Amino acid sequence: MKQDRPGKQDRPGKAKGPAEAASKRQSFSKKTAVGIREVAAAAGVSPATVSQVFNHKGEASAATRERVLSVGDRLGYRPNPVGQALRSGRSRVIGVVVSYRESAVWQQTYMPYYQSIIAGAAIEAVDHGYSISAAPSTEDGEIETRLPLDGVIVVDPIPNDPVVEQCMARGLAVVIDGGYSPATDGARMVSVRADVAQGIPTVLDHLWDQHVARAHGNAGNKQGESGGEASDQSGENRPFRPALFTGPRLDSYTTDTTNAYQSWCEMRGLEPIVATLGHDQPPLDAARALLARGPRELNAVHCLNETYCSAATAAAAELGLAIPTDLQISVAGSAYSVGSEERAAYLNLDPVASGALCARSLIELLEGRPVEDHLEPMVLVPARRVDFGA
Amino acid sequence: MKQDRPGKQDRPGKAKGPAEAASKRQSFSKKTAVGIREVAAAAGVSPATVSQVFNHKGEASAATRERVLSVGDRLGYRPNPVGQALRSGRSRVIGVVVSYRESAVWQQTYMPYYQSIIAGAAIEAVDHGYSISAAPSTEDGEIETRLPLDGVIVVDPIPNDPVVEQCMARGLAVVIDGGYSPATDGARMVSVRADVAQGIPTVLDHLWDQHVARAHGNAGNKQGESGGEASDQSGENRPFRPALFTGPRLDSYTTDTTNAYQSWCEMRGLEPIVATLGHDQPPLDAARALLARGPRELNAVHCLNETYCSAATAAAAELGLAIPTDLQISVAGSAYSVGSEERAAYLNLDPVASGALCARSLIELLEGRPVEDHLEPMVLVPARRVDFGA
DNA sequence: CTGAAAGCGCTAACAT
DNA sequence: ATGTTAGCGCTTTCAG
Repeated sequence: MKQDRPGKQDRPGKAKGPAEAASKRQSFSKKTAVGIREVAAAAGVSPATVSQVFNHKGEASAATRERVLSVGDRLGYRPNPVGQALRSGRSRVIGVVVSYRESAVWQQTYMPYYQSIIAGAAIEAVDHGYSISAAPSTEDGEIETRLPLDGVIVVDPIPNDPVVEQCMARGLAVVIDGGYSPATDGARMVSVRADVAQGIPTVLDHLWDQHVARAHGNAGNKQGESGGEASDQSGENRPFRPALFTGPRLDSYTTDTTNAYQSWCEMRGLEPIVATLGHDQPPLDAARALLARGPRELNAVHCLNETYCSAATAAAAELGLAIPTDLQISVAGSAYSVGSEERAAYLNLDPVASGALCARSLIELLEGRPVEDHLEPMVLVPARRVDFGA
Repeated sequence: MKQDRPGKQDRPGKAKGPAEAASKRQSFSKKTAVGIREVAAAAGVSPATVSQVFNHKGEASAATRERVLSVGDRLGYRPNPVGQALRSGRSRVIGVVVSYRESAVWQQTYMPYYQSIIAGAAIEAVDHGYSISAAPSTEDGEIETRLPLDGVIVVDPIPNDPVVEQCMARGLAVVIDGGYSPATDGARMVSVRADVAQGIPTVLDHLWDQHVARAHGNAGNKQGESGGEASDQSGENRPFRPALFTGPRLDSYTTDTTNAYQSWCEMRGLEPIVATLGHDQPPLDAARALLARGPRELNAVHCLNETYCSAATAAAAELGLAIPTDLQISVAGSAYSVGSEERAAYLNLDPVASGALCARSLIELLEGRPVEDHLEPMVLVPARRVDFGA
């Protein structure tokens, strides 16, 4: 059917003979990976058909499909993603925006979380033919990457975060991990967050239960009484005095946590004690200051994240406070990771799973399927160990 | 054959006037982001000139350069990286290969390190106009990504790692974090590693010094005596008995550590005690088994990484061993991160810095500049705290 | 159901 | 010094 070689080699236009062109092709194929045209030629079809087959895009006879596929496989054909991207306008790359350049404390606190998000997103993305790129952002919200991103995952943005605003302005699909305000309509945006409003009351009630149980002499490995009822017995020996150890960032996670804590205190008739880390203050300093109040004034503390929890346990050790006898600790974080603090009660968070969920949501969005916001329940994991040597 | 088909060869060049081309261009600009041709038209030059100016590639009069730049800026022109990649054959994307799918224990142990590598590499890469993509790999060494990678960073490969082999077979530039064997010549490969052979003796000598100093009654906050000289005083009260707590992976870091430990023991005339974690054994179990020997048989332990260190401290707590009185602990890891164990001596490792270094090395390699292997010295950070409540 | 044609945005090699 | 030309590898109308 095609008397001489199909494809580009007779493109040269001007004056080239076919033989000449063919040899040029040869010399390419040594260096270049096998392209769609090689496959097409070998299978006796046109490049268009090959493309069509490889993209599952519909109409080809079973025989042709089979042949193309097997030839492609034999030749080791891998569609060049750059060509695809150029032609289709979609790169199948998802950026995870990371704001590494903030303060040292911020880095120490949030970077581990970020990194797990990236890990989870990377795995999930690859399962759908997407890739993850870690994209730092500048202070003014510009995403620094040369990659053409189809969509973006932004972790814990602050209200009116410049990164988010820029993405929306550019029409990029965005998944927010942690929630975002102000809500913008018409934007391709989904949010994935932990249900702090449910988790915080749960853990605080749990701590209270434990406190009361211990006051009654049982060492406190029973749990499960309904939390709300414990309140009337609290005054017995020492009143329950739970604090919140939180941070200076105004992202949704932090503000939601603080609000949930405040309203729980109000509901239970307790006075809130909130320690907010200063902007460049070492967590350990803040923890020392907080716990210096002593076990009479403060006998439980919920920590915003694991960094603060580490600081709290370290400060407790310095001050000779036994956990949980003198001080109960709870924290939102990964209960089952190796470095977890087994004396603390956890509101379990799985950042790797969150990353995967973010990626999945974003991909759904990109492929035009309807996506809902996600609100992940936070599961309570009671403390699994008590202080030794106490 | 080409004359009968007026097909593609009358494409742009031959017969079209510039005006015609320009008007066609216009219709594009409505939908697409501003392209090189818009800028060219607006600045009254050719696309080639614009490209040339934006790529700092040499020859353009100052006036033209100025004009092109300002027009480009005004129009918000951003060169499309896909076009650049397609044309140049280089994507400016670096993959960090991650093998997430291994065992749970492995994940817990190595993932944090991986993630820091990604973070450091991402920052560094962006400063050089590159991007980082997290690329999972399958068991047989296939890198799962749709992105065309210019080069790859592989973290802690095992000997003959299929990922590394495949990359070399494909002619990809590779940076090995942690070292690789067998060495392959002719491959574009660089390795970046910590100088374990220097670090291990340093920390072991340090532990010994501390041991001796404590035996002599000084609580041991002095350090700096030459390590080698301490040996002759060791038999006094209790002999110094340092163990190595290591893992089942056969990467260079692990084998180098084990070798350094063994030869140090030999040199100092001590009997080596090596605990190697089983393939799917929880670190805490292994730590319990090791420390169960009691303080007479074993009074110091060097841990391969921070996961093992956590396990060792937890096991020590369970067994009522005071740190460092009954058991000294040392570990290779990030001494200054928030979660660090202050009772342990650290051989300091900064994985974020390593990631940056890997990226920088790879970029040098990609840009054809000569690159040397890096051997990072490991700095000793003595324990900063002793057990409270002991 | 298949193929030919027309580029996506950019740049290297040649013209001018 | 600047412009022209010819594609990089692929997909996507549009004809057959």
